[in-house]
Amino acid sequence: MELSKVYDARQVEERWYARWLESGAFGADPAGAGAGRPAYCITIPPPNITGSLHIGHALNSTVLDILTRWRRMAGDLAVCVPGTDHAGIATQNVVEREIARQGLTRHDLGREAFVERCWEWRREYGDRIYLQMHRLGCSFDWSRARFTLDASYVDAIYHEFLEWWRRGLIYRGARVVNWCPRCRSAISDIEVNAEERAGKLYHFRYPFADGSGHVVVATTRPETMLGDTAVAVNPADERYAGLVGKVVRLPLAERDIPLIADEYARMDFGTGAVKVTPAHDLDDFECGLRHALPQVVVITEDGAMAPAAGEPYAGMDRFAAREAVLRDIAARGLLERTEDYTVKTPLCDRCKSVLEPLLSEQWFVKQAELARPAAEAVRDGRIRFHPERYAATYLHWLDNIRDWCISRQLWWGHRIPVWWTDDGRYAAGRNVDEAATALDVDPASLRQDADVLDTWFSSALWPQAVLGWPAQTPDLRAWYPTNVLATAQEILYLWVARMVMTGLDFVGDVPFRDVYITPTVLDERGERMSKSKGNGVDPLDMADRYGADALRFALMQQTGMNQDLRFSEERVRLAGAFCNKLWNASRFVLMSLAETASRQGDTIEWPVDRALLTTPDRWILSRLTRCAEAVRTAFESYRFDEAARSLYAFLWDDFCDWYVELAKPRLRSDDPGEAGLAASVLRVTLETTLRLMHPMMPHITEAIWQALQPHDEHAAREALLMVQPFPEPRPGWVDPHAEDRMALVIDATRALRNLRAEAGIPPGARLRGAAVAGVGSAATTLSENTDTIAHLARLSEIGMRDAAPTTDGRWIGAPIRGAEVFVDIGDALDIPKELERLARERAAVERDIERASARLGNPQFVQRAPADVVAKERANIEALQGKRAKLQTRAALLGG
RNA sequence: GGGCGAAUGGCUCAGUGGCAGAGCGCUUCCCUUACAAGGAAGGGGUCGGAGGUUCGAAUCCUUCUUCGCCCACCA
Repeated sequence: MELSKVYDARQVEERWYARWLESGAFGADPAGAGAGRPAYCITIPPPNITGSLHIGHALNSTVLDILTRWRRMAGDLAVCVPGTDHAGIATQNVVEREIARQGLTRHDLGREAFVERCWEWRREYGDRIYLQMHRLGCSFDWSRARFTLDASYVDAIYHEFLEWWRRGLIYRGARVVNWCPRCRSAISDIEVNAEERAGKLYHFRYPFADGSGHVVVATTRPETMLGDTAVAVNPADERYAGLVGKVVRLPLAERDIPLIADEYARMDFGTGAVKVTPAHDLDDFECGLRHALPQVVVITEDGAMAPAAGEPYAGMDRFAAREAVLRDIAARGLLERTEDYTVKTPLCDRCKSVLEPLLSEQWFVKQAELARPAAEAVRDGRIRFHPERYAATYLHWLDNIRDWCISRQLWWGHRIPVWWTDDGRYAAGRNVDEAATALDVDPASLRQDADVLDTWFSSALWPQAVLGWPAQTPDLRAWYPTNVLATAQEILYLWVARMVMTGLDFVGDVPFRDVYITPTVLDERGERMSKSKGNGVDPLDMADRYGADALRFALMQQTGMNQDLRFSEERVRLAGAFCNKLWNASRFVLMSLAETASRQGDTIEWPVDRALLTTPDRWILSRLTRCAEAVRTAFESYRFDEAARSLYAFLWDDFCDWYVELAKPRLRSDDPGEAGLAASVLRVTLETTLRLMHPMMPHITEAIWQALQPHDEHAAREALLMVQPFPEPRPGWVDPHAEDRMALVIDATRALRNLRAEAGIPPGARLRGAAVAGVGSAATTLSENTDTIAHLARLSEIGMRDAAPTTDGRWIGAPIRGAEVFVDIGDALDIPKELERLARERAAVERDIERASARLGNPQFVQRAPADVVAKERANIEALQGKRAKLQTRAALLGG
């Protein structure tokens, strides 16, 4: 079958993806495990149902697909399980935005109707990201796709909640939590992004109640002063030695509050006195507990001032109240001073609103007991991070972990399975009846907790839950622990650490053995991509313009152990050129196979007798073997950039630039055996290369592979490249001798091309005497390859000489290692110019000789450097001296 | 305030102790029947600064500068 002249990525990609899907080759049967086939499993980081594929997904999916395709070809029972996440806040936000266009809020709809709207969203858009992954060529097992609100998944979450509940790990507590007034929900500590903003630090005078003066406190959030219930100073602070215990008259609120001593107050900041607002600051909250201070809530859940703020502030927006408080304090002459100050402003990770620390009742999970084993698994190497440095980050977090706030005041998500009585008692259960039994009340009298669970509470179970846990399914038995988790560093804590906790705690083993942290994709200027900046790159657009394989390859060229990666469209274009190169090289091979077959009726079958192979044959097979080794090593160590580099260099430089060119005259040879042999080596090299490249560039390699097969186009599953064996190590193909010989041929060719270019000789010009000369093994190698060199150097013919010409000056020449090349350019020789060139070259050689002899002249070097390094240097200087001698002889001959 | 990255030719990046590499861009030549998304030949870097270790440093150590990321309860 023939390949079209122009490589049409889109058509090829659509066609072969459809064929793969049809073949069922993405799936795997767990029954195959244990029968000598190692199991290999990856679960994808489930994208939000709100999202469409962005460039980060494209990179991640490509990595997962490469690993899966590689292990599948290597013979593992490999499967990559996809899925999506309900993404509580994110989804609720988009649905709220959608209904807002009809002028509705979620409260207008009511909880049930609103949740139904979310489900509608999920049904409509929830799987669209799968189709986008299809476009990239992902060989995920779509039949196993899971969603975090699937009935069976909900089962897993109840199991998790109730088990932790039973063990007393889940508790309810009043805490100051980070509250998003826009989302109207608590969020966990790690969903907070602090941003430094220019702000002010205000110094207020708080008068003593007895009129004996005042104390000065500083604040960046003046409106919170309405909730102050104390002023604290450090007990060691001599400035306040006699003042502790005095009563302060809180301005505006006109409440009396105590001046207390607490080590939390820092002596080196401001005046050393700090206002304490237990309901609106985490530290103040803890300080308040120590001193049994009242907690006055002055800001509500929607960011307005609460009734306790008093008139005229109650009901004002928090930022308006800030201005009002400032004005009123200043009016009373209590504003001592205002200074510019960089304020660390906590922002909501989801909606970027300024968060408000707020006192509220939430559900928490105790972390200490769960964190310890999760840290241990990394310390003892059961889980390995790639790059390794992330292990330290992970451990640092786990070693300093705080309890996890798991309740969210949202409607979309897993509702917390706790039921309340009217008088404030509660119990957890799989359903209301279980809770009623536990509380010994009538189920009809119970109300379910209004909150839902943090999204990460469900994704924490991902690897085991998608494999069927808590049921002991064949999938779970075959594929747990999974092999690799590949994800972005931003969810290292949010997700990765939590999965390790639940895996160890519930399944009794780590959820994955390797964690590969992918680089963050930045835009061309090195800035983070974001919707608001509008600098995002649409991977589907890239795939449509340059091909999915080109996008994959371009991304992988930059995906190593880096922290981030600058996306470059130019690279994608160039990867497209690489695809084109592969396509055309393959067309050449196909054409050659067809021609040799027609001439001799049959192509020489592989394997052929190694003794028949020429130096270039052995060379290309040797290079191919080294490339295969490099690719395998690269995949094993998540160095996709190295794999890409090796493949690129092998295909383009070794195969196309040298081997194919070397093969051309042989294919035209009068000896059909010679032509058949060359065609056969071309074929086996290309086939092996295709198998090596397939995980990275699946579509184009499959298309070419199929074209190489002598069958009709309705390929059976077994005939697909995607299930062919990945190239095995073949130490027998490595041939250093052939590589040496080819290196000499290449050197000679390059030197001749260079001479030709410098002398301005047109290609193919009939020259009376292009020649090579050499001694010893070089002479043998060169003499066996004069035709080859002539062809490569585009010279009509090349002679072999014993030595440099000594009588006729109309030659130009260049020394190469152990040999010399010449071109007779007759009268065209410009002697002064040639002498100049020789002098230039000689100067360069002299410089090298000088450097080398300086080294060898250093007794320390000779004494202490390893013997092979010294020997190499000696050989080097000898070669250089030989080169110098030849240059001198040439110059002398020309009268220089 | 801590921790971690990055700094290599005009650009984007490889390179973990032994003579500085690739791709793109640039210069010159070539549409040679696989490929002009191509081929050939070139030019181009005192490897961010300063110290140190070593026979030898882009590479190891110290320190500084610039940029980025993560973490942290300092009004």
